[in-house]
Amino acid sequence: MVVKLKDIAQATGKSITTVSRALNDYDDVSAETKSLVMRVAKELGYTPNTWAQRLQKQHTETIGLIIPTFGPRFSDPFFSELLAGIGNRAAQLGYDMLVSTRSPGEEERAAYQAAINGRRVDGFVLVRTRRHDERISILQESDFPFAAFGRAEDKLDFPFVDEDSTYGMKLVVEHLTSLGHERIACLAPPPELMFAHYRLQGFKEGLAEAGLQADDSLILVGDLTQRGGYEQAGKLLDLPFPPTAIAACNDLMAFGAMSAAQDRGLVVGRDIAITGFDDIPMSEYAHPSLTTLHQPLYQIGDMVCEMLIQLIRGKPLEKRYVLLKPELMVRQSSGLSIT
Amino acid sequence: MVVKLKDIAQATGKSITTVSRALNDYDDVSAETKSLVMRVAKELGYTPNTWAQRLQKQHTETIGLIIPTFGPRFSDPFFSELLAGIGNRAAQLGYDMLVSTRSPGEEERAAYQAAINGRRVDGFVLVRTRRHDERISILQESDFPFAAFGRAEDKLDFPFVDEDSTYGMKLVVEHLTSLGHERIACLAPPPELMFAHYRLQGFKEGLAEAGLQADDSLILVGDLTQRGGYEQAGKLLDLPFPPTAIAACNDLMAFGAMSAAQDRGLVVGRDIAITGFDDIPMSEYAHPSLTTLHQPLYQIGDMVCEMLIQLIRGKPLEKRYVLLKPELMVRQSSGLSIT
DNA sequence: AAGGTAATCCGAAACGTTTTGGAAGATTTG
DNA sequence: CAAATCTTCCAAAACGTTTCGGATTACCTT
Repeated sequence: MVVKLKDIAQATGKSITTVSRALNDYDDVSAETKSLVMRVAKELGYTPNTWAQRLQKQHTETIGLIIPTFGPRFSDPFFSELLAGIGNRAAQLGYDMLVSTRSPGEEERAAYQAAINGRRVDGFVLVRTRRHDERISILQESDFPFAAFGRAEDKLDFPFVDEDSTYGMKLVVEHLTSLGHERIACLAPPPELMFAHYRLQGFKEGLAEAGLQADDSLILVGDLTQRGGYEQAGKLLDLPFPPTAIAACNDLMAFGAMSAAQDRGLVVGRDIAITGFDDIPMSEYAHPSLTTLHQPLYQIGDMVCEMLIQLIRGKPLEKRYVLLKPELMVRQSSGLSIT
Repeated sequence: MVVKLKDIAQATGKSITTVSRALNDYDDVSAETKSLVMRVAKELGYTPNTWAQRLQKQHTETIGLIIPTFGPRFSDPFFSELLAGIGNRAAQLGYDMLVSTRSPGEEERAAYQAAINGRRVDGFVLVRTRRHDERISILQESDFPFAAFGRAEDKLDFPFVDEDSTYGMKLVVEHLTSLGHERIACLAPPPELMFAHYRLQGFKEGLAEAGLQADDSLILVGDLTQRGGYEQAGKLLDLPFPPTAIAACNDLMAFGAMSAAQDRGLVVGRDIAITGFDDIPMSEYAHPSLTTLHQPLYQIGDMVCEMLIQLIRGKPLEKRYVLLKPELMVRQSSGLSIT
């Protein structure tokens, strides 16, 4: 049988109220009663019933995270790293984390609604923001706390952490052009994603600043997976006049592109330059190692989680908007110069 | 204001009881009342308060997963893949998943106890079993449902899914010896982990079957990370009489070992053979691609989650013990023959 | 010695749901 | 036509906790 307040009350001869207050360290309970109650509670192995507690106090000490997946999986190292940051910070602050995956659409909307109305979680971490993100409107309309990783196009005001993707892609293009590349392709993310917009913009601005013409036939959209990168890079490489460099908008697609190039007998870093974005742990250890932009995903998760919990607790935010500068990690896959 | 049963009752002129029963499709409610209630509920945007529901019915529709981490992170692709499998199956069966990380020890024990007593979750998925696993005894003593990925040394009876690591490592050693290797090192996992035992056993049996002597100085324990693999492989390679092959007990350490070898100017797959275990998605795309043992982690997560939910629902298990055979994926890193 | 204050305690209500154990009315049965 | 059976409904209790608003006792003040 599970021990409840009533059992402790019986064992100590006190009332349920007093036991409850003793355990919660109220100051209208005498020191002796407190220690008695504490002792007995420990002896009996009492742990409060979470649901009863949560029904009574109106909060849950749980944050929610719904990962938007198109396929059925969320094994993307990108999310794992982020999740690690969020999860550990949440645990440290005494919060649980409720994780699930939904593909964007009706189902996803319903999941948010249910969690909000059912008071399942105290707030949400929103990841991978979209250009017109209905999740944001849902949450804002219900006045539900959330913090996002990523910005949104609509002029909505909400707390976020994001990396300056535009700046990052400009760095990449600058790096590639400085190596002599003029025919640079881009493996872009699905356009509804907000960061697709920023990264593509950076790519184009970078080309413009180098005095190069953007060639739309060299910008292909991939689904952010290795497979997607492999397929789209294949198309680029099979062009009659293929690019000499491919700037992928995430590392996974870059890896796919490397494979596509290697399958065609090209040596990456010599015959073709390939770059990524994210700097997932793998990138450094791939061969050739991947030139990419470092995003501190673990820290981003940590920050956005902390922001959310501050928000939930009604405390003022130190910074409501955080924009980080990605750092260019020059490694082997971009080659040192074009021959 | 959040809509509750009472509001629907008021709006329809029915009692709270009837509304509740209508929504739960009891058959002592007339068809018209049912549809009326349903309609009004939808109009008002009703969603049940999860905590009240769970307090009343005595279950939570949530499964728990506490990832044992030594460091502060769980970004290991191994766990992500597994998590994906568990999470998606859970969602499909209508369950939530509560995820957190604890390092083994007092904290971890407390987390399990709190979840059990507080009836936070209906059951647990146990991952990365240890030789004498106190988590198992805690759960069994409380009669709490759980299913594990991995076996345990103590003769305890519990449902599990596991891969036959011994068999797997034997395959690897057989592969390496058939290529002519005689001086084979092993990057072993921390010995308290159950699979460390099985993999090491397989390694030794494999050597014995090939008529080779196991050399204990060639068996080094690593912490399953790339960094750990890098460091330990470095020690092996700097030996006066270094091994010609390194069989790592997971892919991450194998990647670390590849880097260590490459840093020393060796060509992996020609000058040295390196193998892994797990076949995380990265392995196929690394260069050289990694010879490793394929574990269907996503499916394992899926299976173990399904077992757990069957258990929770009190349904009989189709199979209580599942032992999978890993498949050897021969790729470039082991080379085709030793020259 | 009466009035005031401080220190402890506790009964009862509340959180929102499900379930128990009928009750009322309509319909069928003998 | 009375009795039995269905159908449809609902009041109240329960789940385990927290909190509101006192109640009791002991101790000071004057």
